[in-house]
This record gives sequence, structure tokens and C-alpha cells, in this order.
Amino acid sequence: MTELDGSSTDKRSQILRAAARVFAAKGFHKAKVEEIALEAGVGKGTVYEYFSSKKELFREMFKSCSMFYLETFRRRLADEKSVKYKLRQIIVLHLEFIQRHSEIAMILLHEHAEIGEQLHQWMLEKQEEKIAFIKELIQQGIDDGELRNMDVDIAARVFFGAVVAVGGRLIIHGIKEVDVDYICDEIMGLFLEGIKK
Amino acid sequence: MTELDGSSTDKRSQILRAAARVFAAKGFHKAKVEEIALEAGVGKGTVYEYFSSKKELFREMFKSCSMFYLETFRRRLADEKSVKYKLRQIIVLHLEFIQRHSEIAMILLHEHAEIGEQLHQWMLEKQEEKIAFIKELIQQGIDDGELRNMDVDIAARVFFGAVVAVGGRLIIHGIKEVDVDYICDEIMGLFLEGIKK
DNA sequence: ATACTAGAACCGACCGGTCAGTCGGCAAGG
DNA sequence: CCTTGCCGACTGACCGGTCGGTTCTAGTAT
Repeated sequence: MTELDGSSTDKRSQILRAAARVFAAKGFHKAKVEEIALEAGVGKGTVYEYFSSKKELFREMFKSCSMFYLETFRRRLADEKSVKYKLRQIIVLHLEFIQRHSEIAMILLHEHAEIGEQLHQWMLEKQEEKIAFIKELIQQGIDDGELRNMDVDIAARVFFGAVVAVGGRLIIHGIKEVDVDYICDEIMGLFLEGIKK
Repeated sequence: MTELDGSSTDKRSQILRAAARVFAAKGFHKAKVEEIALEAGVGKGTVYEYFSSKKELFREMFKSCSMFYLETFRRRLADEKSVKYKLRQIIVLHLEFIQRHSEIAMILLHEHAEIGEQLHQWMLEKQEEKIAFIKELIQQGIDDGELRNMDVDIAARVFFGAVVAVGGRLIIHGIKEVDVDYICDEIMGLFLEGIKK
């Protein structure tokens, strides 16, 4: 997602980036369209040239963030081979992402409901997608004989929930300098011994 | 928390219960004070006899919910002996609570930010309290030789996150008739084999 | 090169709807 | 008849969205 990485200078991207910053800092309701416009260095009217409403602005920004997050994952998981290593890599990526893009992480975690049923639904779908991905991974591990037999749905949710929860601590406590490797090893230790055959 | 269990009939409790229902269904911003008053069978002005603002009403309601949730736990965990069994019991209680009090669960999970820094902080404190409780439990298990040595902070967060995530599925998919025992066994299976010595 | 112009891009003062919160008054009961 | 509890019509702040006007850009003619 080039629109969010700070490189594009067109108005739409400028507004989108400003929106990410302001929404992350204040949440949907406290964020004022005027403030986003100010932050983006454009007039309030200009915002409405590119987005039909505050809601749509949020929706677009949110989708960009999600895409960015998911793409980072897909790209960096492509060339791993063992399931064990892939799972570990998911933890690493999640933690790194949180450190590097804390405002985006803030948005992805905090804004749950409140923005309308439709977007909420979309968000849940994306989450389910990710869980499905982990599920597949685990299933593959079982088929390959790398992992013991288990309920893959529950296992995927347990893994996902655990990773998010540990990541949450980093956001909440504002810890920037953590030993990602150490945390990963600990989490994987907990999982593997319960997971591997 | 007797104020929320439907038994007390004084105006304040009536309003608190109505607030829980409406806030759960609509979220903080879409919920109208007038609607809560209507639901409680009182006039809008009356709400302001008992609560100084909409925010305070939410705050009080939220605290009641949290207390209710936490008390349920403390009460029913008091007389368990083995750590293994206590951890399992936490999962059972969490899942049962979600099924029995889905609107409250909705509130506890959804409303994260948006209501003001102060309450948000309070909520995080409560969550940390719960994690600390789990941490203690695990530490005790280690000391007793029931569990292997590990980073208890991470382990507690992993456990907490996993339980919440699996519970989340029940809320989201509206699954009422689940085999709690089966889910518990699966989760505990995943954990124990990674946790026990 | 310069002048002209259409229309795209941009802007911010203003409008209007929506509630949170108020307040004057009513009813019950002591 | 006074106090206490209750009520809901009203008020005013707030902010999303609009719109008339301005500036910028690029195409064309001279």
C-alpha cells in the first residue's frame, strides 16, 4: 500500500495519511474533518472532493491500513518452508508491524464497532480470513506429519488471540525496545510443545 | 452485582439495566439518553437525577458490568485446588458468561476507546489485574512443580488472549449451543502439553 | 511569447440537524 | 402546603456537509 507509506504526494494520499494520524490519535468521533483537512494541509471542502463523507474517509483509510498489514504478511511469508517457522514468522511480523506502524495498529485494534455495521462486518471478514490462513497452515502441518492431530479451528483462534494479546501489551505500555526474538521464542515454546507431535 | 441481575427495582438500577441493554445494542454514540430513559420506563430528566451526564451513566454501567464479571470469577474459583483445574475453570466461566450475558460481554469487548481516556485507563487496569491473577496462578503452579519453568508474563497473556479470542467467535457468530466442555478440553490440551512439566 | 478561456481543483463561511443537558412545573405523600 | 421525585418541551453547542466563489492548469488562438 503505497498510499500510506509516505511516498505519494497527491492530495488523496495526503488526506488519507492525515486521516490515519488523526483517527488513530482521537478515534472516529472525536476526530474532526476540519482537523484532518488542516493536518493534510488542504481545505475542508477539498476532503469532500475525494471522499463523499467522513464515514467513507474512515472506511477507505481503514481498508488501506488492513491491506497494508495483510500484504506485509503475505509477501514475507511466501518463501518460508516449515510450518513451525511460518508460525514464528507471523509473530515476528505482527510485533514488528506494531512497533513500526503504531498508529495503524491502534486503528486496527481500537475502532471496533461504532463506524457502521457494514465496515464492522468487513473487518470481521478480514480477521476470519487471517484465521483461516493460520488454520490452513496448521492443517498442512498435520498432513505433513509435522504437527499432532487437533481441532484446527480452535488452535488457529488460540494462536491468533495469543499473538494479538501479546502485541496489545506493546501498544498499551508503549514499549518500543523489546526483544522480539525473545518474545517469539517464548510464545513458540508455549505453542510448539503443545502443538508438535 | 445485584444492580444488574434484574432483581432490584429502584430507579437507579432500572436505569443502569436499561443502559446496559441499549449501550450493548447500539454502542455509546448511537445510544440516545432518551431511549435509555424510555427503555427504563422513566423520563429523560430522571436519568439526570441519578447520573450527572451520559458519560457518567456509561462509566457506572461499565463498572457494574466489570465487577459482575470479575466477582463471578473470584467466587467460583475460590475452592479449586490444582492450577490445571483453575485454568480450565477460567475458560469455562468465560464462555458461560458470554453465553449467559451476551450484552454485557458485548460491552466489555467492543467499547474500547471513545469514552474518554480515564475510563479507558480504568478498563486497561482491570484487564491487567486479570492477567496478573493468571500470572500468579501460573507462578504458583511452577513453584509447586506442577508446571515447567517459563516466562509467566507472556504465558499469562497468551492464555488470556487465547481465551478471549475463542470467546469472541461465540459472540460474533452468535453460537449459543456450543459444547463448552469440548472447547475447554481442546484449549487446555493445547496449553497443558506446552505448559506442564 | 502572450492573451484568453474553459473547467478542474480548491477553499472556508455558512447552514441545518441532532442531541446532551436544563428548567419550570406537576403530582404524590407527609 | 411544602418537599421530594419526576418529567419532557426546550435550548444551544457542535460539527458534518454544502455551495458560491477563487485560483490554478492546460489547451488554443493570435
